[in-house]
Amino acid sequence: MEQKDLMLRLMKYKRVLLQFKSLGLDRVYSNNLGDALEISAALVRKDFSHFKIEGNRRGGYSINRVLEKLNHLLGDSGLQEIVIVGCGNLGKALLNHDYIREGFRIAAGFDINPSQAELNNIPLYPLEILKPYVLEHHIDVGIIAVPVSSAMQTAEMMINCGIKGILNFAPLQLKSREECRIHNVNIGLEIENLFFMVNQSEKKDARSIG
Amino acid sequence: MEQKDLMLRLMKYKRVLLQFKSLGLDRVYSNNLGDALEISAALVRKDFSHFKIEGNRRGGYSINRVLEKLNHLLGDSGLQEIVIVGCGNLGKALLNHDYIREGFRIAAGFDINPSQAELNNIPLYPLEILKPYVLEHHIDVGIIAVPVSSAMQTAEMMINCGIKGILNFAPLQLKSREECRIHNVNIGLEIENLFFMVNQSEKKDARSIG
DNA sequence: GCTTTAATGTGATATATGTCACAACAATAA
DNA sequence: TTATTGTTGTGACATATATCACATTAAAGC
Repeated sequence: MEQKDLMLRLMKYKRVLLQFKSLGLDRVYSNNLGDALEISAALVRKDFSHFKIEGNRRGGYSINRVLEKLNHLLGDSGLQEIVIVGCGNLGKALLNHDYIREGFRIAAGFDINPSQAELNNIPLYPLEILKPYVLEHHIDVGIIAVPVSSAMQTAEMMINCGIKGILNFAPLQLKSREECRIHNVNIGLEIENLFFMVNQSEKKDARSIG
Repeated sequence: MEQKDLMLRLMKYKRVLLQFKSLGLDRVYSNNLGDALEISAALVRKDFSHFKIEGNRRGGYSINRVLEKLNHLLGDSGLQEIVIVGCGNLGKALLNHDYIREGFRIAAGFDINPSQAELNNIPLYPLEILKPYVLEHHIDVGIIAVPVSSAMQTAEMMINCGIKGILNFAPLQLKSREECRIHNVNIGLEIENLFFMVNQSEKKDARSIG
């Protein structure tokens, strides 16, 4: 599992800390963060100590100091831009959401045949323009929101354009390659997984009653 | 990490095997599956051996036999039904997709104010009806596709209706409880994570050149 | 039947990951 | 100043997870 989980945790720390900060706090304890992420306080401290993020033996951690360190560790590369390929319902849903505060912005949407010129102030272009656009705007990351049937060739095309990271919502497992990291969000799998968990705990309940 | 990863792997095995089967194959080797899931062949064998799924020392595993065992392990509980709360763009995107072959079906959509009576042959109801509907149809799992602002109270309401598993698409971390398991799909986090990975490997490239 | 080949099955091992328990310490109160 | 309290920081430990290496074995070829 490499240290992917660690990095994900660091990002979660960041989000929670930003939330705390916006609530007016300026210090946290390891157990606050532990509660928020549903992990142990000790692990929070281990993580921080590993990256030389220091706290005060009595007063916990300074939120600002931790955020500084986290931003440094996580890149802190300003506002990044991404594109969305596929502007059906899912694409539209994504286009309608404002991700600015999450550190990135949807620069444009692409579709074989865009039904409109823009949405939520984001321009929609035909697919043919993807390559020049990506090159000109130095886009590194994109989202696949097309039907399964065209997902594979869409991925191919995006990689061909020089995109280096893809978030894929089509229900098939696209494989990462050297030149492009692909993360798959498989809704079906998630639901199946939930059913499994739920059935599990039902069985457990039944057992403890009987 | 409990053995959640293991179960996820089992589900992935199942999906890949179904795909292989639909391609006309009837046997696989551990390394086929390893490649497909991007894990080692040894791990595939360990997993199978752990659940007493046996293969043939020369000819690999019989797809049908493995699928039988997997179905048994994973519940194989027929076609399950779920509901979607929130019928905006995201909700509509989900409603438009056919999940039958993934083992479940969207029984109904709910919204404060549904814009239409049905979509893709799935009825849309006002939120007030959620509870009686869930009770009558014995719904165990639901999807949250509402805006952040109302996500928390939506979750509360769903749990109140007796729903035991939630897949949450709103960009905030909802916590699982004893009576309801919640999985969060945080698109922002995923994108941030991708940027991190991409930047990482760019740095690595630069280093190896310089 | 014997040999070769190509796969499984698994014990030994490495590594990663998280928990526990407690010493070290800063702040506060007495 | 001293005692007390509550939190960090971390070594020791436990556990989970995955890899390696290879003995074992079924099939195919000769």
